[in-house]
Amino acid sequence: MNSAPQPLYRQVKEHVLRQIRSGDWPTGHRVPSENRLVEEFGVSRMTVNRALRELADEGVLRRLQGVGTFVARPSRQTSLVELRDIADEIRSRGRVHRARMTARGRVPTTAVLHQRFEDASLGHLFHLVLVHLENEVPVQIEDRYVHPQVAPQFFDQDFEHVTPTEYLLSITPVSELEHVVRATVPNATERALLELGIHEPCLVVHRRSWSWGRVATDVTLTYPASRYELRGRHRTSPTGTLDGVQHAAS
Amino acid sequence: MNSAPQPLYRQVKEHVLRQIRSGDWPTGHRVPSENRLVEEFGVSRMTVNRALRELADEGVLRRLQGVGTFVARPSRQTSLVELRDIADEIRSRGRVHRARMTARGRVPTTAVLHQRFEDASLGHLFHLVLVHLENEVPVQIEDRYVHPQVAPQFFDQDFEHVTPTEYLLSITPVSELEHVVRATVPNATERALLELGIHEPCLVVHRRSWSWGRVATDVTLTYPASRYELRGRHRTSPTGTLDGVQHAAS
DNA sequence: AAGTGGTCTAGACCACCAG
DNA sequence: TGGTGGTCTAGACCACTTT
Repeated sequence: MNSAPQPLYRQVKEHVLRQIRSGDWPTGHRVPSENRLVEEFGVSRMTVNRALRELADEGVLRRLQGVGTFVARPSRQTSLVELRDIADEIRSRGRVHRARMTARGRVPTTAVLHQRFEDASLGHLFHLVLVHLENEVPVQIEDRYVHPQVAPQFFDQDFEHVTPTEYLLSITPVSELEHVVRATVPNATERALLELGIHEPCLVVHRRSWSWGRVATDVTLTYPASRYELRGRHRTSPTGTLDGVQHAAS
Repeated sequence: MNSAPQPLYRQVKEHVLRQIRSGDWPTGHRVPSENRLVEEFGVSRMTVNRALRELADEGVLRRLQGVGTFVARPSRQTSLVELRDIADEIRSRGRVHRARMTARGRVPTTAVLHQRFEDASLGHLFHLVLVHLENEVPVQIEDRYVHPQVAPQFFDQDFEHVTPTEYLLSITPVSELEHVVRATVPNATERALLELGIHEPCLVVHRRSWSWGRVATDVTLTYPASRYELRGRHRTSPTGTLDGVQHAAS
């Protein structure tokens, strides 16, 4: 099954992430020096260097020449596109939320999913398709994949009463979010599920959430353009651009 | 001035980006092999490997084991969270940015604009419409209103060379941002400016920026759905705050 | 002076793909 | 079979910070 062994630099990265996940290495904790890790793992310094450099590029670690390597602060900034539960949103507008399940099961992991979950050893994933209705009008298709180790009891839940978002937030913290937003022309299935007119475009949000250093869930949310828009408002720090610039430069 | 010489791997990266920018290496072009670049630059293969690997990680190149390295299709993503200059984005992908101005002038403030600028005493506003092109392909309509007191010399700028975003960021800090994202069917004007096919939807971002406690600028960005998507990625903070190490770091 | 990270070399072995 | 990228080694020199 698990044919390909992880490269050494990945093993070192995983080791560091495990220490951080477990809480043994809190924010600001000093990571062993490269030479120390070379001894521990019996690998060359270039290999350790690549592992630590990539983790620094990803924002997990902070490195200071002549000083050392430290566990980075989990960042400033709150979300623009927040992780809101659609059932909450609908209820807060005084409407009635209902969810209809149209697919549910374990699925084998395809090449694309391996890539999106950044984990080549994943055997299968939980998969789910829900249609969310506001006062019986469909407003969102939720097409979700979930890492089975993050939520082993995922399918014990009743997702017509507790949304996947609500459940997942209750069992695991989200450390990182990625959103990709597109406008699309829906296919026939989507048009039917959302009861759309012809030529009506959709807004598609593709979202990945990280927990404990790995991708926990990957969800595609499809909204009818005529019935939904996305809104975000947040304060910025005037000095906040420096990190990004440095990162972009490298 | 420029005391520190660039590391070799950076020089290799810059060389590749220059070829792409100049158009010598179009999308899909085969990049010389690592061994070939080793000869050209007189550096070790590890150095070339790091350059090409980082460019692949950044989405500029595509690498296939046993086959070769190729110039990737431009992803044309823009940030949801940050306020990035589109010219910067395009250049960082190794493409050529150009802007075409299609409207420019002072306009009287309508009721809607009074509302959006949250200022009933505003007499007039600066208004501007630009089309941004990536390698001569239109990718964004920028329809912008600017508060005259925030940028009195706004129209002294040459906006085909310095983008409004770049200019405004240079003269004033942004303290707050609001984004509204929609999917729309473009009207005839928009379809012409973006050279769109029939029934092709657009992604519309409506953004307001605050400076010095008031709305500084209100801009509507229209993207062809087929050529652009919006991306946002950020960390949330489940764990504690910073400590002495981080302080010493900054 | 000692330790840290940043970079670089000149080899090497491997998996993969094309002819 | 030859070329490609993916990884790894065992050194090395350097800039930098702390002691």
